[in-house]
Amino acid sequence: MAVSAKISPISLHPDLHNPLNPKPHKPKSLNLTPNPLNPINNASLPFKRTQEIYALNTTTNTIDSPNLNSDLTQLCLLGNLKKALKHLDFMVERHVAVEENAWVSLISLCEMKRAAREGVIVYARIADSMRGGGFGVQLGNALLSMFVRFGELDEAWHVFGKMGERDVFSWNVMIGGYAKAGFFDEALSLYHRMLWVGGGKPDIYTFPCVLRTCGGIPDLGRGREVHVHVIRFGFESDVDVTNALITMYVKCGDVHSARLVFDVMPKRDRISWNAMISGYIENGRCLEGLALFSIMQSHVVEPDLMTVTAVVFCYVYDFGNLEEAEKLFYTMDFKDIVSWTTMISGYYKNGLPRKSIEVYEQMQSEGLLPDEVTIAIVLSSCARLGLLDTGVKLHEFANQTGHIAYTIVGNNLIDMYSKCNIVDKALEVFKQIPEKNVISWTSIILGLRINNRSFEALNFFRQMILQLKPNAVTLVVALSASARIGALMCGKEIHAYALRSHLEFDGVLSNALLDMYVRCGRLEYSQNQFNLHKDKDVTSWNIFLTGYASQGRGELAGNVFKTMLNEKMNPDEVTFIALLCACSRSGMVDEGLEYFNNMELRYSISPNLKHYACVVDLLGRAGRLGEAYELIKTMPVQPDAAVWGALLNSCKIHRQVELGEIAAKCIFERDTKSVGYYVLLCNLYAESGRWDGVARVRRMMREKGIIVDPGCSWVEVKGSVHAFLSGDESHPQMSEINAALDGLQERMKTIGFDMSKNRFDNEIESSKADIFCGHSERMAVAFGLISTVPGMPIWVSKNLYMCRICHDAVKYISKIVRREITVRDTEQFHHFKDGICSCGDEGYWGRDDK
DNA sequence: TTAGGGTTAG
Repeated sequence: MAVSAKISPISLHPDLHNPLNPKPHKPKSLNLTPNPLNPINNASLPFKRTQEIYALNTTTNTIDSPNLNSDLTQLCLLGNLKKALKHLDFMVERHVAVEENAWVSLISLCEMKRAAREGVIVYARIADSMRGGGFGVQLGNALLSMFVRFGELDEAWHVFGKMGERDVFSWNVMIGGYAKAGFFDEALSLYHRMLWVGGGKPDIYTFPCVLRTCGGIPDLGRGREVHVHVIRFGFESDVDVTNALITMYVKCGDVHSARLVFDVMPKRDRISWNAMISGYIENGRCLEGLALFSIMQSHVVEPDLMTVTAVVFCYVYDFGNLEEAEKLFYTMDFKDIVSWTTMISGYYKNGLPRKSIEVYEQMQSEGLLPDEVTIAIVLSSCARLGLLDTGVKLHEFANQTGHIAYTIVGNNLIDMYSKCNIVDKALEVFKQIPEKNVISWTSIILGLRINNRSFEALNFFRQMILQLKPNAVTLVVALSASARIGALMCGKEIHAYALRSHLEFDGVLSNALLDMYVRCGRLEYSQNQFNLHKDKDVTSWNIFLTGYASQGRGELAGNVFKTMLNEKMNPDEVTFIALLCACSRSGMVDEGLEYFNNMELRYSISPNLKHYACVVDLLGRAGRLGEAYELIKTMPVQPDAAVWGALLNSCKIHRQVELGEIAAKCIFERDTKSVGYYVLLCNLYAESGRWDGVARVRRMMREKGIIVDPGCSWVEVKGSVHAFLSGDESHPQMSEINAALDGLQERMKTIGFDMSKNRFDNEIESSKADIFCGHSERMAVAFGLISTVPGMPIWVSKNLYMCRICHDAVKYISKIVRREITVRDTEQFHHFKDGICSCGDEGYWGRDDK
């Protein structure tokens, strides 16, 4: 038979939707309805029979089975669940058999009152009384309907399996239940089973349920098949069925077919218009949606909330026309939570988070409470603005109302706390999310990463992949954490993972990979990734250029820039920052100035503060401090702290205390919070032997509560990252590390270098000078040396600037152990080989004329 | 029992 070929074997297995089966497309919604069991006042009951029932049964103990059953039904009809349950207890205690129709009334009442707990209790009673027998159609259907409404698909499935007989209602409820919970494939299987095995004939209620599954997957092919069924069973003129058909086509992206159905409908209701209009809008065909909207109005069909919300959405998202959206929004007489949220989210998405918070406050002042979606979006606005107060208030509200249980709320709390730099609070929220999804994990990994806790971020990433599949966004975030601490092996593993799992490589992921290789200092890998990068954008070129800049390879950067122009890629502001930076690190002053002068002339990019800071750096490093200072004084925009900071750094290199003090004064007029400038000034004084100055800056920092992060270095050995925090000796191999350092120190002394005292007359002074270094890289280098075979290069990253003593020490170590050692500090890469560093010492440290 | 809007991370 032709049809039999189409039937796939479907077993009615109770684990139809267990976790081994495909995940639901949509999470079960939480039942946040308050306990509906409010005691109903007796006085409000329309007749006295209730009291009589109790009077009769409790005092006389008469067993009157038919009457007791009809009393139970009566109580249910009255809607008095509490009394009905009490009455049920009474019957059960006396072993009075409860009739099926009484059970049906009781179950229907539980469903109506949304009394899930009570429903389960009654079901247990029913199961007891059935003693393993099957349910009749009436009772079975009532149970199915109740369990489906409460989202208890397991229980519904169990009941469905125990029904001796089923009618079309039973099938409809099950199909609808699975579809609503997002188990689309299961719902479709049930529909087919109903047709071919269950012998059921679909009715007008069946098709909306089934079509919802095709739209939900979405699966246009199967949707079309169901359309054929609609015609074959003769329901093509039913307005509800046809509306469902329109929705199905719209969700499957086939707006054309939706319109064909819409056009031939014999009768249209408001839902038909809404489905079609929002169908256009959902599919990005806003003009057609708006056109139909005006036709709708000419047909004297009053648009309702749904229509207007869709049109507002269209203005906000597709045209970015917030004014028009606003106009329409404020003409709505009645606004519900969804329409408010559309507007709030519209402002957020269009880069106006402050406005979105204002609208949210307006909504509150009109007495509406936010739901989980509103909370989530307002939290995103708080995150973007760093509005901790509002965020915390929302957190408290979510705790009180139970909305905290929604994953989306937890996820946005993580993001909000992270972006307000309270990452410990974010961790707390993360732990409490009952169902963590990819976004929960990605958000916490990102939170740790942006709060300089990349090492922990990577640990979270490792934990995550044991239980959940990361997506491209997760990988981008994890790669950025790897890049941050120079964890090349880890980054490569992520790269391999991305290839293995056939993840879609978008431009952002490819750029993140490139950035990781660049920041890990491996130019050969970077080059390779750059060549393989399919859709390079200006960011890709900029990352690549920055790589050469951080390696002090100005000429190579210049070549890349030429290639970029040859390939018709337009440079942007960042391109010139990278170029200027590369020139200044390589002492290419003239080339740098030429780029700077040509920026506006040839590429119509006007220099911003960052470009000026680069040029000050370019001149200053080269010792042309006077010119640098002159440029600051004559530049057309007001210099900011970073521009003066570049001058201060140059003053430190060339030990120009006076000019440095001028720069510092200007910096602290503009920025008193950034740690870096204090460190620079302190180092300037220390390098110049001005210990009074060092003490003064230290005092300033103490008074302002400025704390320098403890020094931390990372080294990767056999694929694992080891972190060394300065002053922390908790590493399990610490004694071996110290022994190695002692050994090296001895050998260095024989060639005239003392790691602890170099350059300074006494130890106290030397410790003042390098107080902001932490020397953590020494531990990391020593650990690298003892954990790898001789000859292997060592790669270390650190979070602070390397001090001169460490720099000298590593130079000597590279000579003694004959290894290439690379240290990446906050500024650049230092490749040490045979006692020489690639940074050329002078540009970085100034001449050692002491 | 049936349709329908707003959803977070790079």
